[in-house]
Formats: sequence, structure tokens, C-alpha cells
Amino acid sequence: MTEPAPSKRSRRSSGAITLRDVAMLAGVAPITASRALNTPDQVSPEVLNKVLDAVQRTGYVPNRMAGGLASARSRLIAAVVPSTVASVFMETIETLNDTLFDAGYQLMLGQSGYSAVREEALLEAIIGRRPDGIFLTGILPPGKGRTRLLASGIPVVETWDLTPTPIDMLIGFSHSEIGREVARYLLNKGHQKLALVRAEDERADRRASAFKETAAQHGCRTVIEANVGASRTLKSGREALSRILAQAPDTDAVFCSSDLLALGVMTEAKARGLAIPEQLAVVGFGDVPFVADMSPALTSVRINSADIGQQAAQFLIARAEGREVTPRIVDVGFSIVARDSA
Amino acid sequence: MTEPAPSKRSRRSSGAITLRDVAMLAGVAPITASRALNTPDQVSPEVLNKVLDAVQRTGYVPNRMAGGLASARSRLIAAVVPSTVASVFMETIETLNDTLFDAGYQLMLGQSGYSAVREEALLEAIIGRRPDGIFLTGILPPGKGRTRLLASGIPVVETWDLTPTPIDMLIGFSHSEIGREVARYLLNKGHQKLALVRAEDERADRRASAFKETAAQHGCRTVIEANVGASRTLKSGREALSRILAQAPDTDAVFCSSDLLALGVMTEAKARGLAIPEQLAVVGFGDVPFVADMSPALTSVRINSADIGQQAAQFLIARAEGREVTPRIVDVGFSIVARDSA
DNA sequence: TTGAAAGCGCTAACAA
DNA sequence: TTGTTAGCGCTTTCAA
Repeated sequence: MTEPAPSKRSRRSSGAITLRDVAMLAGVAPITASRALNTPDQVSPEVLNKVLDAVQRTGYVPNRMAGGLASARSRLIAAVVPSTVASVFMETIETLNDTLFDAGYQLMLGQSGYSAVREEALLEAIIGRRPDGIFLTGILPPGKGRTRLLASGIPVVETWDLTPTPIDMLIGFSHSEIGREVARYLLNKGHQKLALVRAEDERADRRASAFKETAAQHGCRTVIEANVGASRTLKSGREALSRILAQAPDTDAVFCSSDLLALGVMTEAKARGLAIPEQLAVVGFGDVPFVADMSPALTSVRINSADIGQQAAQFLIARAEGREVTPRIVDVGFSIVARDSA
Repeated sequence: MTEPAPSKRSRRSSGAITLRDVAMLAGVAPITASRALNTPDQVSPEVLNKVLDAVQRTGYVPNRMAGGLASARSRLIAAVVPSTVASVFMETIETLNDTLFDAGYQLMLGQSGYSAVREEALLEAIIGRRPDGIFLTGILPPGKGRTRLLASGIPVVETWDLTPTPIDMLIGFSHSEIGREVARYLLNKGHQKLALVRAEDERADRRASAFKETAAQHGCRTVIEANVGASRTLKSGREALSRILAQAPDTDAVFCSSDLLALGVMTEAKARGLAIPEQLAVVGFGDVPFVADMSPALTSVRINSADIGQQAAQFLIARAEGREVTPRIVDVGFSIVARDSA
């Protein structure tokens, strides 16, 4: 038994089934097989059948790298998140990914790790893949990364924040507004001694500033602030409350920059025998699914994360297909979901 | 002012800077510029400088699709997870992604959504990208997806489970062993009436079976089981405990298939005034970071998620670079972290 | 409706 | 050390 003739395939070929193989089997030209798969109504039913049959028999899977190179459309979308673990952003990513997948796009995920240097390297790596669009968590400050992104001409959607000068498209909400609203909410409930538990990031910063400002305007001058740095854990929340109470034992309300921190604050309060909300009111941020069913149920700032993901996907797909998007800035808002804890 | 001559670029070009432009600017052949960037020590220092300078001045970012097509190495790794939201797998993905990125690989993320149909479509889409490796959460049962993966010849690492017949590589642990160990642990503590709160998935199934079997062997014949289906929420945990107590009010220990479900069980128990662990012992699964700092602190089954991610990355990178991996099956084990709740 | 030719931007192979 | 040539597998363009 001799090997079947290598059908004059060059030595560089990877050996996998190609469109050429399918076309030969179907007895048509490669371009016709391509049309049968991509634009089936440009092809006669007879040819379509033959090609589809050949695909079946060979187990052919089109090489999207080659397709992307030839058509200058990669059908790849890149997403950048600070972190993936227990992150409030993952619901957005989940919806983004689902919507994209149903439209024939794949998602590339990059972690910026809350570090500017890493983010820059990441953006370079992303641009190298020539994605049809880029999803960014947060807004990108001026700098090398922003310049490169602008120069690349790739559609970009920034999210989870608002700015009058986005790179391209923007889907977010106002963190200052949240700070103000939560302060008003607590003040209206009669709380006097407000405190903040927050992580170190720019958006939490703006919520905190607006919160303190509004509190001051209403006669609450000293808002104790516990900054947990990058440690967004339950434990940090517990420790933060301890520090706050050491400084100001009469604190009667805390606004936390994440639900997990709020959970920590509540845990510590309960351990100290403080009644929630009678002695201490707690407000979280993110409204992750489980906080509604805790006991007491956590009052939190609700962001429609899934909505952000879906809209971002639709914007990116539209642009990838050459359609325009208007308006390019969308404020999805937020709401304070009042529950037992405040 | 006339436009600068279009430098005889064909009408199909996307207009972006290419290696050709860089090479011309540096006064060398494209392949030399390629070498300067990819294998700098194959090139004279003088040429290296000229090329690097040209890259700087043009802002050139190599097109990895073209590179991947030409070299048959995409430097892309695909990962499949059931879901990204608050999932215990995300720590693995985070480490996987970090390790890959540092080695020059990008991660593509796909969600199988705990559905076989979707998973198959996903695998097809993944294979179309010709990734250098594929990371799978769980093990892939025999079927079309498995066959296609095998046929593709792409290195695959299955994770979070054990089987004597992996597709290729495997990094996991024994779920049966966990079920047995947790049952023994609770029995040893003197608990008599055991119960299970579990989601509907195959791995939870095996933990549950082994748990019940071991309990039976020790004289505990009726293990009440509450199945929450696909609803892995705190609320489901609460409801599950309610159902269990309705059936068997004297239940004194519960093993949950996730920490979030355990949190629900604890919440419901506290709401009912049951003392933990005196009246009800609770064991979780996953040992996500925050359960250690709850009050009472949750006893849970610890999996070294980060370790799985890093090892998987190293396996995949090794194979992408043509190195072999031995052994191909790694049992990373688990441990029961005893805390207050049991 | 179908096909031939010519790339997309890069790198492997071979040669100098 | 550098360059020439010929693809990688697909799609655009143009022609029939």
C-alpha cells in the first residue's frame, strides 16, 4: 500500500483541510466554495449542496485568521477589565460575550490589573490582533495608550463612567451623581455621622468626593473615610469599620464602594452587636445578586450591568459592520435600591 | 499642495503601517525587519537600531493575524468556562490569563453556559481561530465536540476534574474523594442527620453520590438532598435549607455545592435562630476568599484555583512551543479548611 | 452564477 | 548577516 499522493501540497502547509480541499471535492473553484459558505444566496442550490456535503465529509473548519487577513475583518472584539475575580464587571462581560457570540464574534479578554504599565502593554497586544472593536472598563486617561488607540482607528467603547471627551463611544453613568444621591438618601433618613469605606480607584474617588461635599452642604462636616487600597475584600471591610469606629464611635451610616466591602462592614457590625440599620446604616455599591437575600438585606446602588454589556456589544457590532452609532454617549443611570440595611 | 504619492500601494490595503513600510524606512528588506523584531540576535546591532527607530517613528504594531497565518502559530489560547459571573472558576482564569500574557499569548474567552449545544458551537468557533491551545473547564464528555477537538490536533487541557481518559492533558482533583472526605469529617464531629444542598451539574453529582454512600456506610441512611438546579444563588441556598428542615427538622449538618449556597444556608439558619455550628453545621465548596472572614467563618473545601490556572498555562505554552508535557495528568488535590461553621 | 488573478501582511525555506 | 522567493488560507476585484 503506498501513501496517497500528497496532492502537490507544498511543504509549508499545516496539513489541515482547507477551502481548496473542499472546493476540489465539490468540483468547484475555491471562491465558489467560499461564497457557498459566506453568502449562500449568491450560489445555485445545486452547488450549495455539493459544497455543504464536502464540508460535512471533510470536517472542514474555516481558518478565521486567513479570512480576517484577507477581508480586514477579524470578527474579534477585545475587552479590558481590571480584574476578573469576583468583579462587579463580569456581568457586563458575560452579556457582552453572549451578544457578540450570537452575532458571530469572539471575545478576547485582557486584564489591566489596575496598573497603567500593564494596560499599555495590553493595548499594544490587542491592537496587534486587529480586533473589530475594543471594550474598555472605565475611561482611558490621556497618555500613550489613548493615543495609540486613537491612531489605530479601531472602534472603542468606554464604559462604567461618563466624560465629555470619550475616545469614541461611551456607555456609563455619573459617579459624582451617585455620591450626591447616596449622601442625600442617608441624610434624609436622619443620619448625622456619615462615613466612607472605599477602595483606591478613580471612580470610587469621585463618588467619595461628591458624597463628602453633599454631606458638608447639609451640615455634616466630618465624614470619616477609610481607604482599603487595592484590597477589595470582606476582611478589608471589617477592618475599615473597626478603624472608623475607633475614630468616631458615634458613626451612624457607612457608604461602601463595593458590596463585598459592605458585607464586611455588616459582618463587623454584627460581631460588635451593632443593630443594622438602627445603630448603623450600610449602603453598598454594585447590587450584586446575592445582597438582596442577605439578612438584613443590603441597600445598594444598582447599575444595570447586563444592559451596559449588551449595548456595548450592539455598538461595536454596528461599527464593525460599517454602520454609524448615534448618540455615541449613553448615560444608563443608576438607582438606589432601598432594603433593610439603610 | 498635492497628496503625497500613494507609494504604489494597492487599493486593497487597509492603509495601516506594515512591516514593509518599516523596512523601507530602515533601508532593509522586510524579512530583515521581521528578524529584528522577532529574533533580534540574528541581526547586526546597526540594523537593529535602524529598524527599532523606524518602528518608533511610524508607530508600527505588527499584524498578528498575518504573522499567525504565515507561521501557523497564532499565540492565541482559548478558554471555555460555564459562566463568568461570580464563578469559582474565575480565579483560575485570572491566573491563566496573567501567565499567558507574560509569555506573549492572548486569551480568548468563551462561555458554554452549561449547555451542550452552545458548547459545540463554541468549540467550532474556537477551532476556526486556530489557537495554539485550549483550556476547558471540566472534562468534555464523548460527543461531537470531543471528536472535533481530537481531530483538530490542538493541545487541550481539561481541568477541575479527574478521568483516566482525558482528551490530552488534565489538571484536576477527585470530586468523589471530596464527597467521601466531607462526609467523614462531619460524621467524626458527631453529626448524625446529614443533608446536601447542591446545584445541578455532573461534578456536584459525584460529590453528592460519594457523600451519601459514605454516610450510609456509617449508619446514616437518609441524607436529605435539595437540588437547586442551575440557580446557584444565595436565595436558592436559603430556600433549600427551608425545604430540608420541612422534611427533616432534626438535620444537623449540611454540605453545600458552593460557598454562595452555603452562605444562603447560613443566612436562613440565622434567620431561624439556629446556632451555627451547635445546631447546624455548614460546609461549603470552593473556599472563595471572603468566606474565611464571615462570622461565623465558613468551613469549606479548598481548591487551589490559581495553581490550576498557572499549571494549565505552563502546559499549554510548553506544547505550543513544541515541548512535551509529562505527566499529562495532574491531581492537585484539595483540602477541607476547618473553621467555625463545622 | 461562476471563475481567474491578485493580493491581505507576514514568515519559512533556501540562497548568497 | 542579509536577501529572494514563495507561500500561509482566505477574499476582493474584475471578467466572463
